[in-house]
Amino acid sequence: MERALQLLGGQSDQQLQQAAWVARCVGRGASAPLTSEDVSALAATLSRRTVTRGAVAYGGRGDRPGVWIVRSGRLELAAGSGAGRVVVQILRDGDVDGDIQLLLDMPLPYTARALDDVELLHLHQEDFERLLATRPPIARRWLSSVAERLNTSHMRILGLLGRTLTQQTAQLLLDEAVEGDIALPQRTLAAMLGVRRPSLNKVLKELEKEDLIRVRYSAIDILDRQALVRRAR
Amino acid sequence: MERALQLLGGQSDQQLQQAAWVARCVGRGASAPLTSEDVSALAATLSRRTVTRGAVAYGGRGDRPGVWIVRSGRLELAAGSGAGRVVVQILRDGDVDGDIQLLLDMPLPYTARALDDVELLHLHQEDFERLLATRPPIARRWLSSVAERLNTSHMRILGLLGRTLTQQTAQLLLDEAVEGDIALPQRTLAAMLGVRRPSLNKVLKELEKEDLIRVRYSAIDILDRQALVRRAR
DNA sequence: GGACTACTGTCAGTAAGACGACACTACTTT
DNA sequence: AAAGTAGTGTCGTCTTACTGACAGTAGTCC
Repeated sequence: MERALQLLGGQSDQQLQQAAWVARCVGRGASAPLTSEDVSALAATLSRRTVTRGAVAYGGRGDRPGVWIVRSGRLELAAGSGAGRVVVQILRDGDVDGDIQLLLDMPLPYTARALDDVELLHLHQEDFERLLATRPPIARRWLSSVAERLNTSHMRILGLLGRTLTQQTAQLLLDEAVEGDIALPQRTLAAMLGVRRPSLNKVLKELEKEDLIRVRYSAIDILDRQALVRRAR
Repeated sequence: MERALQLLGGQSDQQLQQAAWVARCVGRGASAPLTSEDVSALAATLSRRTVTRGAVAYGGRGDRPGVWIVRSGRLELAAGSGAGRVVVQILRDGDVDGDIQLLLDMPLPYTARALDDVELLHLHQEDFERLLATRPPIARRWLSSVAERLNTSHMRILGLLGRTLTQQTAQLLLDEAVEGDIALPQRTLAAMLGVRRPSLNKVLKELEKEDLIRVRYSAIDILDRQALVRRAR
């Protein structure tokens, strides 16, 4: 990091810090280590943006394509509207989005809305392509990152198919929990499972009666993780 | 291709042909072109294997990790057993599998069974890693390949959530059709949607009554693609 | 050609979730 | 502190899919 600073004196400490952080997010534990030049190149291309809670971060029509990286806060990726609204995923610190559509040259099939005040890092299409083309270690890391997401996606499909709503709910709670806590309203959780809120509420109440979880306002606490894991299969 | 042959005289025509074909499969239309050296390196690492219809191709316990590429025939990826059996995907010519688990260092969560007599190409773990590390264009292509699969997976989730069985069925038929033909028994299709066969059969009969499809023995013909597309949403 | 296996078609009873609605409670904003 | 907004809890009815079972038919293997 220090060496990178010397190499490219124009970059601020903060930019390099951000880049190093992105490097950690993309392909954690991947075999190819990034050199300080790699990190520096990444830092030069990152731009910052903040989105206030409730606003659309990206994915509206006419939006420029690019890669988005969540620095802090949460984003809700949702497709459809009204009764057909479905929440595809909740993005958290360190999550990367938009690269797939860039690689495949297609528009985003959903809209990203900020659940909290969100800090985003952005990478323009051309910069992203150049990074991949000229920095093999970064490309290698990105490959791991995408692979990880694909695996998560597969697991989600397995979790959806042929399971009762109770099993699906238990799985979702386990997946989305941050330190035993799910800070999402039931409406959102229902949209993540593609079911109606009353159906979900019924299941949650059952689980609460069994002391597996506690239902609070716009949040759920996990009380007995082990038992919940058993209920998920 | 000819030049590659000259460079590495030890490789057979067939090996190079296979490698060129794999190159097409992995990252079709990706921006990074492969040189003949790249193709040649790929050819040197590919080994061949045939599996007879009905047999397990890979994914049994104790199986060595590696990358599998379907050269001809179909593979059924299925997890669970008995009533909980779920078909994750049907692999066809050109599909790649196993690389995700290699990249993430995890076991396959499913078993691959041959639906027809299948011809497979195999890449050992070490060879795969070496290719990625030493051949940036191959890594870049592989990235596109994984991105494409991730996108497919996302679309599948969107297709499952909050849709009626009729919509899901119409979508599945459209997705799995090869030239207007789905050569799979209803049992398998049901397992792909995570529903029971009688439920699926009922839907199929409805669609047949409307002349959108024709149900045959272990196969389904699509008669009216447009109408089916409308039924899918 | 006959036996066997795999796949399809169907049914009746049961369970699960959709749907729409409404009262109530917890936060937020001014 | 009051008003407004967002989220929760709970109904009753209606629709959909599960469940298990069984008969019939199409391919497959000797």
